[in-house]
This record gives sequence, structure tokens and C-alpha cells, in this order.
Amino acid sequence: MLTLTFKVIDMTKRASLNEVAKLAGVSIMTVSRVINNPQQVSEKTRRKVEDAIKQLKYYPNALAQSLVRKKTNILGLVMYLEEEVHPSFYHEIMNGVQSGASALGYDLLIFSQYRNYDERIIRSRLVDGVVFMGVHLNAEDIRRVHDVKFPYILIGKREINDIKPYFIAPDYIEGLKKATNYLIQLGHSRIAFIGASKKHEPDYDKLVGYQQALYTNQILYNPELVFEHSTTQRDGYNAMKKLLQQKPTAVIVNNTNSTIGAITAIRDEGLRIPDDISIIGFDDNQELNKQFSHLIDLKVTRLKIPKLQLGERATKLAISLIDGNEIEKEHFMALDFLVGDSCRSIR
Amino acid sequence: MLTLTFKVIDMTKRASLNEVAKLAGVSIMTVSRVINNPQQVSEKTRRKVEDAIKQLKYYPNALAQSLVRKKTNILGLVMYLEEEVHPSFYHEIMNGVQSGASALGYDLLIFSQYRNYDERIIRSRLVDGVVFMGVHLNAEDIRRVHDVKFPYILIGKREINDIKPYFIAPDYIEGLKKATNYLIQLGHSRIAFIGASKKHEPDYDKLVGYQQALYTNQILYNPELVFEHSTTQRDGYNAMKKLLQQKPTAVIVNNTNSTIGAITAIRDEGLRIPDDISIIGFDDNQELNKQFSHLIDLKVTRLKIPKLQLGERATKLAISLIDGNEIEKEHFMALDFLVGDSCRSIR
DNA sequence: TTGTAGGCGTTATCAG
DNA sequence: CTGATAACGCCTACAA
Repeated sequence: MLTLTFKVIDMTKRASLNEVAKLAGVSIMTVSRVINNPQQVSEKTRRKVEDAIKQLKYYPNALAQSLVRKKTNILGLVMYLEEEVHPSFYHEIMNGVQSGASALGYDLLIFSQYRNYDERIIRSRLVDGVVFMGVHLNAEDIRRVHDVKFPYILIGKREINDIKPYFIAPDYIEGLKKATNYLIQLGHSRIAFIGASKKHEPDYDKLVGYQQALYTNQILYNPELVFEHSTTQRDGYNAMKKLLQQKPTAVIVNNTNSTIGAITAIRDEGLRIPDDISIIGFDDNQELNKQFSHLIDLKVTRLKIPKLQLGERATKLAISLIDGNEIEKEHFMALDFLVGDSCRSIR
Repeated sequence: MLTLTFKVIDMTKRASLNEVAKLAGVSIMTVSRVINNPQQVSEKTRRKVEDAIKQLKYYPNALAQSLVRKKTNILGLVMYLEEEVHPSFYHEIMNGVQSGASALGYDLLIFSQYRNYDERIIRSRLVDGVVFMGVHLNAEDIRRVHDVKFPYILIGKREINDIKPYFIAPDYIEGLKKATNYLIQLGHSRIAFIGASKKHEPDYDKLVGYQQALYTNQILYNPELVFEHSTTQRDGYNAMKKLLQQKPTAVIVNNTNSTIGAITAIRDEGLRIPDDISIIGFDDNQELNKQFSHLIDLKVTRLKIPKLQLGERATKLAISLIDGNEIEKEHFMALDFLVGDSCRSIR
């Protein structure tokens, strides 16, 4: 029988410690040491072993390592995708989670549209911890990881009946306070506000921030200046049209879509920004915002969620829990406040 | 010393086969059989074992299973993210990969912005196969998996010097043929085309499809009717303005942004769609497209990449390779052709 | 139908 | 500094 040698390496024959040990003429423990604690091995043996490793293209079997170390260095990411949120929103956060994990030596395992992922996640031991993200997360699922003290963190503030979960969320209240204060410093007091949904907590928080800033500055809250539910561009357009009747000198808008709509409405009314009215927008959708600023020659002063950093911090927190550290349960992430040309002083 | 009992289950003490076996009073093999081949175990023992499993909340350790089975049921996804492509584009494909994997019992491990993932992927044995996606994939990386016959598939057609990689890609040529033919059937012959980049293969293919359809129908290709590089809305606007001077009766546009720009230009010229000019657009950006169709009361006839299905098929192909099946190297995915109200017959 | 032995590839521990 | 041995938790193969 003829033996053929292929240049192609057979995937099924990847070398193990054993084979390296044989080739180097040492025990497997020595090889293991060369890999994990090189300084414990004499110069000479080490070199022999290193040669063998190179020759056989040895690379540790992650499964065997994890099995004995009881740690996989894999982080789970549960992602509930939903119609109402722009995919790019989560995608960017995911990138943050990914890069954070990667920086700390973790791989990322994605669970999305998953049923019963609690078993897969917790009991299978495949991941060391998990990051949850999305609006439609099931309280029960979170409770399960919480109850067994499995390391986890939620992205987005959340109340789950009787449990106080670990979470990190954008600090909308502070963000909107900051924006409102900024306008107040510029001399504005008739500041309109276009919000989204009072039922949705993030949106509610934004309204609260706006109100608190007014209150602190002793400006009376005027419901006439507030439009409470605007999510689409058309909503924003109509809301702005209506609010303009109240002659505000400035307006704050809750989300990217409404911001675009509002600006269009202002222009349609023949008003100029910031000469006739100042505006602070929101950038919760990078992609759309980019499109939009291409079309409108205006750098809008705006609030922005640092999504990448949000993901990164979430990961760090999760890994901190994995490492057994005690951490705070509540974490907030400041919004970016980007000053453009859309506000002017009226002092 | 006082022993305290907590209601909280200690994560570190998850049951193994051994403990289940002890509790049930059988050997671990019997337990293993109950889990993997229940029919091989007698009714009576099975019930005993099942009780024990429930009581201890036993769940198999995926690592140990994978180690001995030499299969992890994890699929790798290498994602190169790039500025020039909308995040939502890849995100949707990723969803497809995810759901496809999930349907076939695989988990998904994400590698993005990764250096040296070849080792992590191939040699660590953590994943059984890998899906590559993104424009900036490194040829060397792909060559490495290819050379060792590691199961992989590329999303997006690609030439890599001397190797013929496995890939699946949208069939742009056929898609644009179909769109062009559609207009020709409706009696159009002065069909303008707004393309993107001739250097970028997908864009080039679109142009080719357009040209081939003309050729087949014996319509002379007229360069004056073609604008070759348009990616932004503004590009599309300017391109359309220019092309309108050639009095086309129809126009085909290469991407979502340009489509929006082109429609705006047509309207600014006082022309009506489809009365004065027919248009076939492109939907490569769900999110933007949605926004856009909200603003314009027009159902644009358009080509769309079935991104979800693309991801799903890619996954199936990868898993087919993992299963050791022989498959074709080249796979194409038909574009969706969605008929709206933007084209009319001029016969 | 059930159990025993051996091994998957690694690391911890303890000897030498 | 180096090596033998026993895990880690599971499965395959063979035996009873």
C-alpha cells in the first residue's frame, strides 16, 4: 500500500500535550509549565519544548483547559431584538461588549431570540457570566440568574418586582438636566420639550431631568410647552408645529427622529436656527444622525448615548462579578453633551 | 461552629453525573443513557434517574461533553465592522446566522476586531466551524482556515489569489437583470442607471446585470444614461439631476441612499413618479428605508437583499461542511424584487 | 438492561 | 527543576 503525504494538515490530528512531550523527551507537565509558567523550567528544557511546540504547531485545547480550570473565559450576551429599537442601537452596544470582553481576554457567545437560555447559560457552564440587553427581557429569566448568584449585568435600568438587579444604564435624568441648564444659562426660559413615552422608563427619565432643571432654576413648568409622545419624524414635525404656537425660544428633543422632524418644521415655518429658536437634539441613532447632518447644514447641539463605552463598562462589570468582586448594583453612564451651532445666548 | 443554610444555591456546586448516579442508586452510565438514549433504559430505572436529575437540577456540562465528543456545537462568526457599511446591514445578517445556528442546535461565538483569531478559532477547538463576514477580511486569515480544511464559509463573493473559497453572496447580476427586464417589459428603453463604485465588486456586478439585460433585449448601452458613482443621498440627488437631462423614461438606483436622493431630485424637477418617470430603487438598509417610506407617500418598486435568509443559508452551509458533506464552493442568493407603485407601462 | 474500564486534554498537588 | 498521579465530567466500548 502506498502512503501519500498531503501538504494539507489533517484537522483531526492536532497535537496534544502528550505528543509534544514525547517529541521533546519530557513529561507533559513540563510542557504544560513551559506554556503557563515558563520561568519554572530550565532554559535548556524550555527550548527543547518550545521547539517541539512549534514543530507540531501545538495549541492548547480550550475545552480541556476550561474543564479543569472551571472557567471558560467566555461571556454570554443575551440580546433581545425588537422592532421598536433601531438595530444599530444594539449593534453598537454589542461592539462595546465585544471589545471590552476581548480586552479582558474573553470571548463572546451570543444568545438571541433564545428560549430557555437560562439552562444553556447557567447550567451548561459554557459561559462564566452574562450581559443582558434589550427591552423585552423576561423578568423570570433574570430572576433565575440572580437567584443562583450567577454573574450577570443588565444594560438598561430595570425594576423586577422584589429583586434589585445589577444594571448599568444611561443617565437620562442628568443628561437632560445638563441640556436644560445649558439653555437656561444662555438666558432661555421658554424651553419647549418634545418627549416620547411616559410609560417607557428612559423617556420618562428624560422628562424628569428637564423638569428638575426648571425647578432648580425656579422656572415654572409649563405643560403647554411639552409634547409628550413623539417617536417618528412625522411626530416630531407635528409636535414642533404645535409647540411653535407657544413661542418658545428653545426646544429640547428626545430622540433622533423627532429631532429631524422638529428641525424641518421650524424651517417650514420660516424660522432660523439658532437666530429665532435654539434647539438641542438627541442622537440615539448614529446612522440616521449621520445621514441627517449630511442633508442639513447645521451642527446640532445634542445629547448622545456613549453606546460603545456603555457596552464596554457593562462587560467590565460582568467580569468583575465573575472575578468574585463585590460591586454596586446600580451604575449610570453619563450622556455625551455635544455642543454645536444650534443654540444661542439671548441674554 | 455554626452551619448556616442559605436558600441560594451555591453556583460552585452544580451536580455532576456522579452525584445523580449516587442519589438514584445506579451507575453513571445509566444516568448518561437516560439523558442520551432513554429507550435503552428500563422504565423503572429511568424514572428513578429522572427524579434524581430533577431533584439535583442536573444539566450536562457542555465542556466535558464537547471534550469527549470532539465537537462543541459552537459556530464562530468573524465580523469585520467597517465605517462604510451601515451597521444594520451586518446586524441583520448576523441575526440570520444566529437563528440558523440556533435552529440547528449551535451556539454562536463572535469574533470581531480580532487579531490572530485564527489560533483562537482553529486550534483552540472552541468552534466547529466559522462564518466570515465583512469587506475587510484578510485574505491570509481565510487562507489559513482554507488550507487546513477547517469548515468555513464567506458571506460575500471573494477572489483570493490562487484559492477558490467557499462563499455565498447576493446575486446582484441576476437581480439587476430582473429589474431591468421588468422595465423593458413595460416598454422602457431609455433606462438610466445610478451605480456606486466600479471597483467594489458588488456594485460592479449590478452594473453588469443592467448591461446584460439591455444587451439581451438588443437595447444599445448608452453611457450617457449611466452615473457611475453615487453612495450618499446627495450623490443620488446630483446624479439624478444630471441624468434627467437625458430624458430617461425610467431609472434604476443602486442603493438606498441614492434612491432617496434620486426621488427628491425627480420631485424637485416637478416630475411625477411613475407618470413622468419610473424608478426602481434599492433597499440595502432596512432602517433608512423605513424612515424614508414614512416620509414619502410612495411604495417604491425595489430590489432587496434577503439578509436574514442570507445569514441563515450561510450557517446551514457551514454546518453542512462541519458534518463532513461535500458542497459546492459558490452559492448565490437571489435578491427579492418587490413591486410597488413606482413603475408604469409606457406601451 | 446495566455496569466497568479507559480515555478525551488539561492542570493541581505532591514527590523526588 | 521535573515527573507521577489524580482529578475535571462525560462518553465509547466492552463485559456481565
